[in-house]
Amino acid sequence: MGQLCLPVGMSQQDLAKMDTLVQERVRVHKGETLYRMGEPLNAVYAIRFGTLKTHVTMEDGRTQITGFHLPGEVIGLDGLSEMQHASDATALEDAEVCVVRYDDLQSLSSILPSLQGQFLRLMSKEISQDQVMLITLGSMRAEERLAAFLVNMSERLSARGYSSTEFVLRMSREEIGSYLGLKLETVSRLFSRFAEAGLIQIRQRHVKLVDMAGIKQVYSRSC
Amino acid sequence: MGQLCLPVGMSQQDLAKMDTLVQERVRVHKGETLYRMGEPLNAVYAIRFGTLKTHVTMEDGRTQITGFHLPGEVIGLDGLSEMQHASDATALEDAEVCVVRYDDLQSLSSILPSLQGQFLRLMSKEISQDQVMLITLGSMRAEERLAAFLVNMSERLSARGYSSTEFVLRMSREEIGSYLGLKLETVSRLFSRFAEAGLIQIRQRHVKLVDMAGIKQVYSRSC
DNA sequence: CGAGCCTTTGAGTTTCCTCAACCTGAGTGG
DNA sequence: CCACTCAGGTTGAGGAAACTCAAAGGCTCG
Repeated sequence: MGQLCLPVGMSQQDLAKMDTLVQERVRVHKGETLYRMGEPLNAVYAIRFGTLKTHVTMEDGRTQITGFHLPGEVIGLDGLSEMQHASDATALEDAEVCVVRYDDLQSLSSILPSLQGQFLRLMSKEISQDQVMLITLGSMRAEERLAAFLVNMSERLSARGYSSTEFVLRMSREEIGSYLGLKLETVSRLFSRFAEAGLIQIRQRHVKLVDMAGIKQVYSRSC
Repeated sequence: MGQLCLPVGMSQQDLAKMDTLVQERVRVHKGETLYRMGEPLNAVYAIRFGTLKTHVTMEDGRTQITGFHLPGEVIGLDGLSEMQHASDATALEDAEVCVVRYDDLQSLSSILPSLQGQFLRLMSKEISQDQVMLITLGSMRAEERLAAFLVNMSERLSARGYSSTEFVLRMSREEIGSYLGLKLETVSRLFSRFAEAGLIQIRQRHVKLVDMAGIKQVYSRSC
C-alpha cells in the first residue's frame, strides 16, 4: 500500500511507520468533491484508485482545470502554505484516496527525516509539472497542446502499469479544453483531425495512439 | 538579513542558526545566469536585491519565461525533485543572492524542524502561484493577462516596501510577452491602449498605475 | 425508451499573430 | 559634442488560428 500511496525510495521500516500515517481512506464518488477551495487544510491525499481533477473557479464563473490526477499521485499540496485548499478536487470516476493528516505528518516527520525529504521532492515535482504546463499554455499552438496532453497521459498511465497506447479518457472534451486553454469544439476538431491523419483512433473517450512518433512530431517540430 | 533571505515566522534563535545557512552570497550581473537547466542542484537561492527571470528553452528554440523574481523570493526549488535545475535563471539587472547549500539545508533541518516547515510553505506557495499563472494563461484574454500582470507586480512590490503605483519594469516587452503567452507587439499595443484609456501612464519601462480600480475591472468583469 | 448530456461538424467572427516600417533613447566612436 | 548605431519599442495592415453560435447526431443512465 505504501507503493500506492507514496512514492518509493524509503526503507521497509520507514514504510511501516508510514502506514501509521495512512490508516484512513476515503471514497469519493464520481462528481463528488474531495475538498473545496478555501476549506481549512487538515490533510493531503494520495490517490489509491480513480481519477480526480483539481480546478479553480474565478469570481466571474470561468473555471480552469489545473490538473488531472491518477492513482499514486498526491493532491492538496498547494494548500500547505496557507493551510487552506487552493483549489477544488473532484472525482472524474469513483475513486479512493489515502488521507494523510497534517498533524500526523508534522509529528512523524521529526522522527522520520526521510519523510520530509519525500514531501519536498513531491512538491518540487509538482512545481516542475506546473511549469511544463506553463510552457504548454504559453508557447504552444492548439494541436501541439493536445499532442503533448496525449503523450503525457500515455507516459503517466504506462508508469502505472497501464497500456501506453490505448486508454480511456476520464474527462470530457470541455475538461480537456479547460486544462489546455482551448474550447471544447477545438478539442473535438483536433481529435478528428489527428484521427484523419492516422495518428490516433478515437471513439468517444476511448483513445488509441497509433503513430506515437507522429504525435510527438506535432509538438517537437518548429514551424 | 534573515528577513531579506527567508520569510519571517521563525524565532530569533532560529534566525541565528539560519544565518549559518546563508553565509555565502553571490552577485549576478545583468544578463548573466545564476544557474542553467540540467545543471546539478547544489543550492537554492534567496534573492537579496535585483530581479531575476526563470525560463525554459524548448528543443526547437522557443523559450518560455516561467517567472520574474523579486528580492525576498527563493528560486531553484523546482530542481529539488531531480536534484538538477529545471530552468535557467538570468539576472534582469545586477543582483545578489544568498546561497542556501542543499547539504547544509539537509543537516540543519533535522535540528531545526521549523526550517523544513518553512520550505514546505515556500514550495506550496510557489505551486499556488504557478496555478494562478495557469489560470491566467488558460482562461484569460490578452488584456486581462496584462492587467493581472500589472496588479501582481504592484502587489509584490508594495509588499516589499516599494510604491504600489509607480515602478520600473525590469523586463522587455518581449519578456513580458513570453511570460503572458503573448507576442511583444501585442503587449506594446495593450500598454498603449491602457494608457489611452487613462488606466496607466507608461514611458518606456516606467509605469504608473493611475486607475487601479479600472485595471482590476479589466480582468474581473465577465464578458 | 426517453431525457439530457456529450460530441461532432459547419459557418461566420474575433482575437491575436505576422510582417513590415518607423520611432526612440542609450551607448559609441569620430 | 555630435552623428551613428543598434536594441528595444510603437504602430499599421493583412491574415491565420481559435472562438462563438448553431444544429444535428450519439451515448448513457435512469
